[in-house]
Amino acid sequence: MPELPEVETVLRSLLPHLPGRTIVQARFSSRLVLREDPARAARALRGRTVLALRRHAKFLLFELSGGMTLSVHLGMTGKLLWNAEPGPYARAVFELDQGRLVYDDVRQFGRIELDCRRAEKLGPDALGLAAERFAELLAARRGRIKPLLLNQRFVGGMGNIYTDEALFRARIHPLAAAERLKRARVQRLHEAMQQILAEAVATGGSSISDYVNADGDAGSFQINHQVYGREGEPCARCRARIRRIVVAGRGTHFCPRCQRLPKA
DNA sequence: ATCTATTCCTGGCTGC
DNA sequence: TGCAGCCAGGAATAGA
Repeated sequence: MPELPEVETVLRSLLPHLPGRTIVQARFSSRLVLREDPARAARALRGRTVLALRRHAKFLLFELSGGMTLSVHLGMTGKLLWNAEPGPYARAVFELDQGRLVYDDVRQFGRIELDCRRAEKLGPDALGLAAERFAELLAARRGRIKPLLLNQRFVGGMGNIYTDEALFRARIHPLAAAERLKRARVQRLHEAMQQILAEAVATGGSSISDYVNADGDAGSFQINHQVYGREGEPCARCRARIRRIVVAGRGTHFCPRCQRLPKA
């Protein structure tokens, strides 16, 4: 499941190929991924050059000539593959003057849009977010910390895996009340998030199911997961068994001994 | 504002 | 081996 580090890895793998390339033809075959008239979208894209490529939260943003921004969200199983042969789950194919970009997505939770309106509604990018800014944003919110970290309007880019890993590293219970976190804990959480995200980017992200970058390479950060997907295994820090509960509808993994819920 | 439940989707599991 | 049923979850949405 692509979160910030995976999207960043895809971005980096596309940077050597895309900027400067011109879209010769675009084809769309999923009304779920592209929720507008595919022929109209193809016409709007034809002839445009990719000027720049950037990321905000989990969105990849293609800045095109003529002032258009194409946004891609990979959802759960989306992949952008460079010079790949379109397979059975290819939902969009962009033929360029040199090369081809294939958007592949089994479950079709991903989205391709011809603007960046959705990305602009989000909070600041989690990677590189200043500690003071994080503390300010947090101070303005109430509620449990895990759903808050997953809320893209609060901070953009955290997903289920890295939220669980960051909370473990900061030794904060996923159900802890955000407004009751002491300054030192907020600081620790911020530091844990930055460390986790940076380490995951450095190792090409986590390949849980079949995530790969644009060149088809898997990431390796999953071997560093301390809690995610490790229910019942001993905690790396204290040997207590990792627990799994459901929070906000998501599988949530934590160490019941290291991550204590402060009593109300 | 925050919460839960529901919806979207399908490969890969589990269990019989 | 076959198959039904369930699971995973990012984000939008509805309703409490």
